[in-house]
Amino acid sequence: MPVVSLPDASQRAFAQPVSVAEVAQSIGAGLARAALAGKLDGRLVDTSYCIASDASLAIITDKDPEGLEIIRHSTAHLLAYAVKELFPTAQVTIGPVIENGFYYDFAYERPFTPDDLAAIEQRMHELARRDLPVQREVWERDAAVAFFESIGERYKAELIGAIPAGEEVSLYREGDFVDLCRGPHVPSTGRLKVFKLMKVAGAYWRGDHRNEQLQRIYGTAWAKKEDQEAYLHMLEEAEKRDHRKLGRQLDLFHLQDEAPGMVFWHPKGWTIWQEVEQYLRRVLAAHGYLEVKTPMIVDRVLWERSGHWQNYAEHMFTTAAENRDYAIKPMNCPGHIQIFNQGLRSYRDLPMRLAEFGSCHRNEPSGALHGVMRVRAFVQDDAHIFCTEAQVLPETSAFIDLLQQIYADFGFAEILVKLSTRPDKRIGSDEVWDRAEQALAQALAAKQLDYELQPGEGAFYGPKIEFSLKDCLGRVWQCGTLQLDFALPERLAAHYIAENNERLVPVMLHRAILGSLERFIGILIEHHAGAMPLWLAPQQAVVLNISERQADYAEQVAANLRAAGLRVAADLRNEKITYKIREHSLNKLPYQIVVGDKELAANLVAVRTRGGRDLGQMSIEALTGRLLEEVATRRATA
RNA sequence: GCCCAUGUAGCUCAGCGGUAGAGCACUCCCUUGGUAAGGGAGAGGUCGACAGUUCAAUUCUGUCCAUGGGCACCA
Repeated sequence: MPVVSLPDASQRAFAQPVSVAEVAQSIGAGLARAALAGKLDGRLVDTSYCIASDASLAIITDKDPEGLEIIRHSTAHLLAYAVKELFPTAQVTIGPVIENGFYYDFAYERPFTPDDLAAIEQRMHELARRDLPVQREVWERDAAVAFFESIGERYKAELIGAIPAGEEVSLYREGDFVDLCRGPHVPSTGRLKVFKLMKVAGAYWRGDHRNEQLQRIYGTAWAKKEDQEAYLHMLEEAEKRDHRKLGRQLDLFHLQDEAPGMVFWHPKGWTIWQEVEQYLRRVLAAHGYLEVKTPMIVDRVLWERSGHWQNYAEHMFTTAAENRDYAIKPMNCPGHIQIFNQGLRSYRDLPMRLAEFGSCHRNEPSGALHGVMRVRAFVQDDAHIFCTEAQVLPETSAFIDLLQQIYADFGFAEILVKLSTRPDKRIGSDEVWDRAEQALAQALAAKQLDYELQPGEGAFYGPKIEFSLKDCLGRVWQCGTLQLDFALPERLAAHYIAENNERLVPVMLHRAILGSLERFIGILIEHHAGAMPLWLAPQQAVVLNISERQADYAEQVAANLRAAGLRVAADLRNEKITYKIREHSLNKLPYQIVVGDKELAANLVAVRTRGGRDLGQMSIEALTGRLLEEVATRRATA
């Protein structure tokens, strides 16, 4: 006699156990048709699930986020079904839901081709149209293992074998296809209407590169056709923001085959860089950092002492001269410790914050390179804070404040924060780790920052906080970081004399705010879609003459603005004003200043923004004031 | 590093077993035009590199390099 409570607080009593589908039917035929699953006492179940005792129930449809997830999950199964039909010797593995869709990994004797993908997608639509029921079955674990082994699905058998003995497992059957799955799934394949296979890729079994490589097929799936179209359109729009495309279009930088992973910055790109670097330099100086510069090439003996020669060798570029081996620095920490080690330090010197725009080279794996986001030669806005253990918390706290202020100045609102704690392989006592992790967590908590805890993901030498930003496609890139280090100062013999005359090893905080200038500028370009805020724009305004009669006046206006410290050029080309405006608008040049006979006569300028907003006529002084104010406040140009 | 795809003019791309084409950009000429493309002419390419097959390779095959998308990596 189950009594079912619904989300609107109403209750329905049933004479005997009822399925979720039947409950939905009792509410209305429309809801029954729309039902994809049920949420029973907070747990997702199939519509076929039988409710035997009192419970609260919400009917899940494609309007619920859970409903969309179920659609995606079931579409992944549909994909596996289609693949098994077309390629019977392919073996299935796993097929989870991801953002915007799903993927499924298969083991197959050859890679799937783009043609295969089209055929698979077509078969999926056929199977969906047949509206096959998707049925849940509960099996005993060992029987399930035996079953999957008998049909040659050794990956599935391995997965089920890892489930504790004696536990029951659920299998889902649709047509001739059976897969292990926790569920729930849509009631029948006919519910899967809007999906598209996107790409094939290699992926390692269980995410381990020592294992065999599987064929991963990615797909997207939606409740409504318009949703999918909107998503595909969003992808097209994102492509226009791609920093590699904009880097070329806006003449900011280029990369070429002869220097993989190393950026050629053009004058305009380098202007952005310089603005970023000089801004940061001023902020750091105001926050007690001391800027230094250390050698790019250092004898191997120092890298042996730091441990890099042994543990980081494959990532280091090396060189040799006169019988000495050198490494090109992959990081700046050992260099900063050398500076710290000059002279005998006192506790009164701490915290000592040594900052460097440190040029680093790392031989990153070829497959990891990505535009200017992941490169082999990059400049970190690096600093190392030498301090006492008691100073870790206040330094961390100050660092987070500084980082947030700087990100806000660049126009970033969404920052992803992660805290990585002690890994299995580590140095240092548990007590020290306890205190260190607590200090970082405490600092984050005090700022009321939401963060993701990554247990075991810290470095062997200490825990860390990561700050990440997203690119135009939502891919996450780590930028800022703060890492505690209990190891390196000791390894490289850093000491200070404490109040009680004891000789102690300082704690070192590795920290970067932007991470690498390359990556940060890449993200900055995508974030602003190339339309940089005025303070960062390579060229801030251009003066356009309508005909040759105003050429001298245009030059004079440009010179005036330059004298005020603005980056301004005159465009005196023999082209129509519409042509020039179009071109500079496409180049995202913030302000276009038009001078014709009327402006010349009145000693005024006509101003418009790259977005097409007409600001009308104004004096040169008024314009200068406006632009300088916009630069000073770091506002975005309309 | 691994899997797949791609590599043709400065850019975006078409093409093909008989040594190349468009649009934009570039140069010159005409045009002096008031807020997102005025007209004409011209120049520009070892078809990523190296091998192989072939009478003949940009085209087919192989190797390598680079790029793109994933995976792994990112102490």
